[in-house]
Amino acid sequence: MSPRASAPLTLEFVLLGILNQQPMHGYDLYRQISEMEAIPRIWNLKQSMLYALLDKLEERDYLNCTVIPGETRPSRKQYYLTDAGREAFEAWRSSPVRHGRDMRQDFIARLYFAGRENEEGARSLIDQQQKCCEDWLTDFQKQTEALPADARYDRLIIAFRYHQVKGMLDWLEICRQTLGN
Amino acid sequence: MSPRASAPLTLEFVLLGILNQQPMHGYDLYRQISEMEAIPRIWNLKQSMLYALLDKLEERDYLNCTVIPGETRPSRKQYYLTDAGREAFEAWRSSPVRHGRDMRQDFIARLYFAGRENEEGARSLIDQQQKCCEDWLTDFQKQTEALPADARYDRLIIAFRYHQVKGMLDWLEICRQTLGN
DNA sequence: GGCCGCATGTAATCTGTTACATGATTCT
DNA sequence: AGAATCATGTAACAGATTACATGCGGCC
Repeated sequence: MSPRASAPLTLEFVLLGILNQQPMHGYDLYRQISEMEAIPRIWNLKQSMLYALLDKLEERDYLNCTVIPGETRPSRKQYYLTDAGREAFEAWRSSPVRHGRDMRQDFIARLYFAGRENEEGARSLIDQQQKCCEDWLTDFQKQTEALPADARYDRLIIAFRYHQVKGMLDWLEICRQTLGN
Repeated sequence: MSPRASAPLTLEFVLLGILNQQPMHGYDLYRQISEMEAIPRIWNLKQSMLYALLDKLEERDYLNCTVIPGETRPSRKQYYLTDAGREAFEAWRSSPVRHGRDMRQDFIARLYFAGRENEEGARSLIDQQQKCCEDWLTDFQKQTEALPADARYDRLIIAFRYHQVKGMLDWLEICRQTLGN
């Protein structure tokens, strides 16, 4: 299977977000994730893959764990966020995405966790992202103006992005209304 | 660096498209590509990577080559499309993409080559893609209606895609006008 | 002599992902 | 006894990407 585009590390932060709410060991985390709808549909996460991700997050010092020896069961590793992990997660959750292509999954995940904490966080995130989108739009306009008159396809490419971002702005307005009441 | 999402194989078809216009050997192809704007910006293709792709396409019987021994220079492998390759490329170029996420790069590449051949091809492609987008929209509506009333985030996710596809439809209209005159 | 252009490739690497392994316990 | 649950992990694979190798000839 083709590897997921790992640039935004969305899944990693989602894991941090879940463990931030409640520390858990891998097996439990896997069961909880499997019972959700969004994550299995989007990421198709295998059990051993989850353990690999937890290892990776531990190596990067975002997670730490206390080994709880099981008397009758195999011993569990209870994962919880380090200070660095919490810091990274907070930064992720409260900041907008820098590329339009990250809106589809990464921003929505951020919004989910931002809104879960407090309503003001979600509103702030939406405001910031709206500002970004508007910046992108003006940037596209400048790029178009700088183009020679006969560059039809380059124009179309920029126009595509322009309309995508337009759609994002409309959608952000809906987000504001949905989370506002 | 993160591997490109290989699902749509856009780059491979672009190579086929270039070689379909004019058979070439790898070194020339690499130089031509390097002088373009779009491809280096999007794909960051290294020379040895291009040779690997050409090998792959040859293994899949989309390309064939005649070895031209150089008297003073190293011998070159002149690549040209096989019947299967031409067939696959034509099918790619004249059919719409099935997922919204493939519009950004894959569809635009298809449109580029479709419009390069003849204007009617581009128009047909746009029409087909428009139909697809409209189908996606009705599909989103059905999905939203099937959702429980309290599933706010699931609703937002679908709404996001809805607005993206809306933007695509607007853009397709511009494509039609741009390529129409 | 030393460097650049031509032209192709091989070998290693990195990284995500899957298949499989372990081993004890409890349920049927 | 056999299957399922609990809980973690190892080892291998696959595929993309990079670093490096080769070797000749012409140019400065």
